[in-house]
Amino acid sequence: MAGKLSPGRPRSSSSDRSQQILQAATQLFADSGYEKTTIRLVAESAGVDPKLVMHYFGSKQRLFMATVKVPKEVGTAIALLKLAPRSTWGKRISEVIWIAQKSGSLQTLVGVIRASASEPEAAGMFRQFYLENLLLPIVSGLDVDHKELRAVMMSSLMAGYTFTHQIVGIENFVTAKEKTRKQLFAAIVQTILTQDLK
Amino acid sequence: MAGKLSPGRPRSSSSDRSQQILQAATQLFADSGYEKTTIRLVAESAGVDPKLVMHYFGSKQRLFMATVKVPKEVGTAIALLKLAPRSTWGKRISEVIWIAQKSGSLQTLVGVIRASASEPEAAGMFRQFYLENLLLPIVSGLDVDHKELRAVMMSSLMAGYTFTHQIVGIENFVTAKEKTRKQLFAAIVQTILTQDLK
DNA sequence: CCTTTATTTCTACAAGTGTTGAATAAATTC
DNA sequence: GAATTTATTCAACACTTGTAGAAATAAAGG
Repeated sequence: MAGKLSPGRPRSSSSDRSQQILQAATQLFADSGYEKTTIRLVAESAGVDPKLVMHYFGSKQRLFMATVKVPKEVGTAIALLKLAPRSTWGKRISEVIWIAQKSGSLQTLVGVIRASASEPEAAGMFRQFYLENLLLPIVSGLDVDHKELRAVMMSSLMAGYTFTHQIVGIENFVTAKEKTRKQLFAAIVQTILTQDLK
Repeated sequence: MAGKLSPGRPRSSSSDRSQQILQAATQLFADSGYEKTTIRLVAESAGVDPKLVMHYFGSKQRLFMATVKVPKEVGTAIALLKLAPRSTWGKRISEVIWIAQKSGSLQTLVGVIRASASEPEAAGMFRQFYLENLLLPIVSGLDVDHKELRAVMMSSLMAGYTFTHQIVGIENFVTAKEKTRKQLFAAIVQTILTQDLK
């Protein structure tokens, strides 16, 4: 919450307002969902006048879109599986997802999932993430059958895991050590990617 | 959309308004999410005055709660696993989930997931579903270790699958036959419930 | 028949929403 | 140094929201 300036162009060394706004918006979208994240709240949290938000981003919808930076780590990791033995796929991918879940891209994912619940456009963004980072790398990189089906289940797993932990907040119930959790997660991914299907 | 009556008590044979309202609300919550489902829209869709909705349900929040009928099929199915050989667990549970996904309880689940994205109270309802229908039956009925962890992953799978299909609408991309889809789903459930963990 | 009571509608309020117009002041440009 | 552009604020509009008050009408009960 930076202090407001008086109207008029600020000294050039003043920190980048639009970046502050974007950061505040990202956090609010992830924490409260699309509808509850009002322009006024974003402005307040960024220490700025609401009109300034509109000035930089034009509309609430465009502000939301600006907060979405599609993370590509999972997609590239899948593409690299071609060179790895099948038996290691689950472990490799779950490792990447695990890291992504702790990085800044988690906030984006949570925001998109929350927004998808009410904004069809946001659901479209999730679809895009699915296409670019799950379906495409699997199709073009993995030697398996039923690629779309496996991609959809990967998508379900990631969305469901994020939903359950970040939105439903069920994490507290789990007492298992991180190592054990990762192990089960890896086994599931392994099943999704390599299970024999007739 | 039943035709409106003029004000005043209707003939006693008039159909049950509160039931019409509940039905309209259930559909709208599932289709459009919590915030976009306005009392006025519910009333219009039920062919009724908005105040009547308030008269019967008191508030929007209570209207939503009234639409939630927690489905118990999955929970009872898990409880029955005790009597079945381990190797059949995945197939059995996935069968039940499959049927539930095609029944009326799907609308409720979609509504709760959508609402959870913006209403913490709705997330609490999902938590309740998890506790009663996944954690409890697993804890008291299944002879496995790391019960909470497996229950959480079951919850993730169900939420993610529903989210991906009903909200993101990714189903169209999948060309695999139902039989194949069920097979992979069953294999994932089997992994979640029986995977050896150290 | 008259009173009560349940059902339904109309009207409206107070609050909050995204968004816009107009003004101000500093930085940039010429 | 004057003109222009950019960053910022204040005030307000038009609309939608959940919700409440009060009235109207018909059934039920005596």
